[in-house]
Amino acid sequence: MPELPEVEQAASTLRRWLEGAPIARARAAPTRLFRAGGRLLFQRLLPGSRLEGVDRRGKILLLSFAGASGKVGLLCHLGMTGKWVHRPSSADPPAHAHVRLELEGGAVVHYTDPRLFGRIEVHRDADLLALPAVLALGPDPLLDGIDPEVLHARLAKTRRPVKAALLDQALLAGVGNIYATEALFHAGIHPGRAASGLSRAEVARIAVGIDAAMAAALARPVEEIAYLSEGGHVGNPFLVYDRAGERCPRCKRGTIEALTIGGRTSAFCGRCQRAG
DNA sequence: ACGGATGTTCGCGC
DNA sequence: CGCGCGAACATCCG
Repeated sequence: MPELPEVEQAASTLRRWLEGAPIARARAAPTRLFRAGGRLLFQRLLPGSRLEGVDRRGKILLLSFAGASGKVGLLCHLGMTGKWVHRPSSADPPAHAHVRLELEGGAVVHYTDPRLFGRIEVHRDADLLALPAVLALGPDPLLDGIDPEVLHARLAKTRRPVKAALLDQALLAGVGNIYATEALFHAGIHPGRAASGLSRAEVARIAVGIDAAMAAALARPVEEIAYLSEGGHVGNPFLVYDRAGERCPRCKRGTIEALTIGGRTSAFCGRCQRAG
């Protein structure tokens, strides 16, 4: 569930579930989610506090809790399969629930993550926005917008294919494999093109493509956004991602092809997105 | 059953 | 030193 739009929706559902509700109990299994070792602090500091707000920077969630002993900050990255889910306390925990916040009144908010690529860290609340992981991020398309001139200048400095460069969180925060793929389709640019060889106009089209793909995702109902995690009963909402072999939805003549670039699969229309 | 999957990080080689 | 690449992390699904 993890690119910018999905993380933005996670932030919004966490606000709805947690705001104002005091935490009765916080539990976490000894997994690699707490790489930095904050598991015991998580269990000790959160009970008695309540959520003050949820922030998002790229794919990183930042939760602020206020309690009797001061403010506590949580950094949460969902990795590839991380997800926050809300359940009544009477229900069985969902599969792969490793962390949970039990609320006064009975509800439980679980963090599930089968592959455990996600990450949770406990910090002082005041430190959250100054954490190295946050400072390392490039502009967030939703919070900061994309300046095409700046993006063009940054892309000019790398020798990587444009598709690989767009996945660099220091270049743009929150763009992942799906939205990079969709943005390049919008822009009509082959994913294997050298980033440094793109014109200003082409980079401007990529910026528009990122905005358009993310706006389309954010406009969908929450439960449809992470379609891959919904058991397949929601259709693929993307134009080319995961559509290799299908007809191009734009030109109706090309076929969607797949190529591995920078270790990740890229889907593109061989007719609309030429290798140049 | 084999291969690939929304992400990040580490080690290696140039 | 810095960049780019492949592997590793752990599990599920088709």
